[in-house]
Amino acid sequence: MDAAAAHIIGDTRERLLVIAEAAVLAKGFGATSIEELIAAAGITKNGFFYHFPDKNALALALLRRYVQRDDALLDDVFARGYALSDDPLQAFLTGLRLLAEKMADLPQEFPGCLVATFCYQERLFNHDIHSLNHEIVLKWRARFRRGLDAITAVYPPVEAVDLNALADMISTVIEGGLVLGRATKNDKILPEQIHLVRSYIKLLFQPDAVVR
Amino acid sequence: MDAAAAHIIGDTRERLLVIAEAAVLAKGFGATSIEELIAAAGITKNGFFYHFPDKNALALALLRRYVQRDDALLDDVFARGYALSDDPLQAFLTGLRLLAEKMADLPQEFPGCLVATFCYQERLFNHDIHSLNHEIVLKWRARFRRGLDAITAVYPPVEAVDLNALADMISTVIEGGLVLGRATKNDKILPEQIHLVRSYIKLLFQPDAVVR
DNA sequence: TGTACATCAGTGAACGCGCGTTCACTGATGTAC
DNA sequence: TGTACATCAGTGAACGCGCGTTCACTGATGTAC
Repeated sequence: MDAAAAHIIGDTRERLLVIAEAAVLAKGFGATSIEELIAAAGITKNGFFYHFPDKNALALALLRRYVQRDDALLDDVFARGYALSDDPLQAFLTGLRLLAEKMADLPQEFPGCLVATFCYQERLFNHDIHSLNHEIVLKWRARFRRGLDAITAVYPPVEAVDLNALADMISTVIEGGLVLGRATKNDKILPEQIHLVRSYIKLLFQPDAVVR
Repeated sequence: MDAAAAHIIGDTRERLLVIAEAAVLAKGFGATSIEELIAAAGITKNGFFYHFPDKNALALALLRRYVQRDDALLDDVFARGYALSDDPLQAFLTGLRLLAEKMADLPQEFPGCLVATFCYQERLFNHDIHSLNHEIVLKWRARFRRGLDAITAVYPPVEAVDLNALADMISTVIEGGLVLGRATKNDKILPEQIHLVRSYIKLLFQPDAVVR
């Protein structure tokens, strides 16, 4: 959603967050000024400071809002995966396929991840942001790890593998895919990369069924 | 290398680049001021503008310098891989293992990639930076693609796979691994992730030899 | 070898602008009794 | 129902600071003849 569309949102605070997220993903947090946000939102500077005590509070609110939507999206695709199959491997693979499909048609102009943005601008933020960022990554790990544990209970991996690292690989591939997608302005790269990590998990746990 | 160590570099321009790279990786380009760079380098503001016509020129010089070192590192590890084996798969896998080892003991305080930093701050830069960033990613793709082509000439993949996407996966995992490593302040993540993509390539092209 | 000039690698001071933040204030709505 | 007070969601003006950039100038080194 862009600044123009954000004008129809009644809640001023939410409107500020929508505008700010687009700006931060486009040019980074340090280069996003409060001035431009209030201009787009149509309020004065103190309107901003009414909603956020300072700029760091904006960053924190952005990250909290971001992770909430992200969680909902992941909940959704994997729930559908598990609904479609009782087999933990099939369910997980379906979840990944649905995730790749979602990522294939992101509506945003600058698809990107706030976690990545913020961790590449470390020195700008206070401790709250850093620890939330850390927490988010560990939450992703735990989420994917649960899926992998269910798989290993049924299918032994063909090669010894650290399951936490494998869980992280999904986050890794999403973060990396976003970077490559942005650098090349090619929105196919992210879904492609998710398909590849899906292919790896398939080979790792079910090498015999490889030709579908 | 930090600002203190940079003081012993005779070439002022190079010293500025060393200081600037550390600062940009720590807090982003927009938040890195010329003022702090010259303070660390021990020159005046016009000393800076003697070396760089404007701030964008600094970004371009940083990226050029970065990609040069990156190229040299990749040249090195893969050359050693090919020196150690005539088999294209073994050689490539060895290159990846050596790369993971290099990444395991990076001396930097904030290991990170300037390509990622810059593509998360798009709006700050002119066209030169964007096209160089794009070019770098395509160069990585071409490099890894050559290795994969040599492999497929000998080993058919067990599953149909887009070789450009697979080549990109190595860059993806490096970029993503850096993001996760920074977010969690854990420098083990990047080498782990490189090992995982290596494991995938092994399974994909040589599933029988999986138990080494 | 001397001299004139050019180039290199900067210095020092000033510029206007926009930044994040703060102060004192306000008009509309909600709540207690 | 009326009135007093509290809270919400801001306004308007000003703050000092540091930013990127520009101007005019300089002392040391290199080059031509």
